[in-house]
Amino acid sequence: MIRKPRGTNDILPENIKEWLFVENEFRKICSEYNFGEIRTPMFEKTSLFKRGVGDTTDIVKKEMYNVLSDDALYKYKNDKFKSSDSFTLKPEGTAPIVRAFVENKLYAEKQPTKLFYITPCFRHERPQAGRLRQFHQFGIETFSATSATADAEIISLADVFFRRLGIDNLTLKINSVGCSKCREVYHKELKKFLEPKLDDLCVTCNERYITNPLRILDCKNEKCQNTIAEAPLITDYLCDECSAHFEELKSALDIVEVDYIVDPKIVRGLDYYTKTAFEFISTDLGSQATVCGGGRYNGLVKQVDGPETPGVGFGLGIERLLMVLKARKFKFNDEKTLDVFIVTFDKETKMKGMEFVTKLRKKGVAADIDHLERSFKAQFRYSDALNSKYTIILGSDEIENNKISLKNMKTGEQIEMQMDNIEKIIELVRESK
RNA sequence: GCGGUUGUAGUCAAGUGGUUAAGACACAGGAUUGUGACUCCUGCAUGCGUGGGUUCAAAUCCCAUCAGCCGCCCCA
Repeated sequence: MIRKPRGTNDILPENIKEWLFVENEFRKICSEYNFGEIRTPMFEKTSLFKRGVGDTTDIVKKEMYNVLSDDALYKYKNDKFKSSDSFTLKPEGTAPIVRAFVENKLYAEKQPTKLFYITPCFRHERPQAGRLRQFHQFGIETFSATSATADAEIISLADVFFRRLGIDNLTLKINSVGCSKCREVYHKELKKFLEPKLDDLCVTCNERYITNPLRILDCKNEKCQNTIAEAPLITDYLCDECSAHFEELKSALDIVEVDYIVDPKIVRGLDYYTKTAFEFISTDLGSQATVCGGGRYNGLVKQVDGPETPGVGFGLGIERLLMVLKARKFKFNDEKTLDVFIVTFDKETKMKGMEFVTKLRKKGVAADIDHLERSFKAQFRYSDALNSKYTIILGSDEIENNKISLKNMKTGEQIEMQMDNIEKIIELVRESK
């Protein structure tokens, strides 16, 4: 048997309603917050992510699905291969949106540009519950707004979205990771603090000391946590501008009535974040606890060859969202979908049934008929199993009299009526909705 | 990428070296000729994730491999 690739999922008809539901809710709220939908390709030039997400990040270093383009293969033969000639299945949503913003010169339109997207993402990781190789994200991005009210707006959107779905047990953690200026100062201070304590830190933290000292702050190792308890915090080293922005954000969140806790230790794994960083954490999810994460990225547009333009956004994991909803026993609408099922007896009545079912469908009635040569009784049982509102019996008696028998499956009431009285059926179906 | 753990039908499972692989749910058919739900009856794994090996004998032991789950790493 050929199996699906590891870490991917089929979404079957019985689950699709959950997806459609959250997608619709997300589209709705984005429209209310005045964000417009954007769709970008499933793959991009590899160089976009190397430059946008950051060459040193885990995502770029070891989790991307790269594929050589035809052009690259040709050039490779001619010994002219460049990394920009390979493609990568998008590992995250923001860099492609930024690319589209720049390439389509959206910065020249009225500002700010407020975009949202729904997209699959691909990362080559070891799968776990809540962590897949193909997963799906909702995301939004606001470009050209420097004000912290823009940060508060997207956080509010996520907050209201969750609450509408009845999720009120998430923790919102916010932090400011500063700009390149204050980060540089902070890095030095942090390294100075950690240097004499390296022996007390775990192996990975010692590696992180060299590659990305910020990450040591959210190590889960207890010994490391004790060691760094007194470590300097980024929030104490923010420059005036970043500090003012962070204060503005907190006031704005208070105004829009979003609860948060400041956690100076949250760090984001993508290089492009500046100033605001935040995540919504769930306790229903095990170790993959972040349902939604995002922040500000004031240098990214420039980094991707656009004009210097600030941005803020978030990514929201759809699979994780659905896991939370299931953990909270969320009731998805399970309305009857079939209005009418038609029961027939033999070749002749079946053909008449086909004619009739098509007439109903043309009028917008959800109708179906047996294709498995089932017995009369089995057809009835099937109609019941489908949860159909009405069952129509079409036998030789009915055909002879140009009539049908129509049974209401809920009340058991059965009536006879003229076969061409489709309008009456439509009326009955509408009534029972 | 690292460590741990699990893998018997569509689903949940019993079986831990011996002959025909329990049971439940689901599914399909039937209970006197054209009426569903309840009830009753019948059917449904030459097969135990896959491939090797040990043995007279393997779902059971060993090795490899694949997949799921948990933790780490990382992140949505």
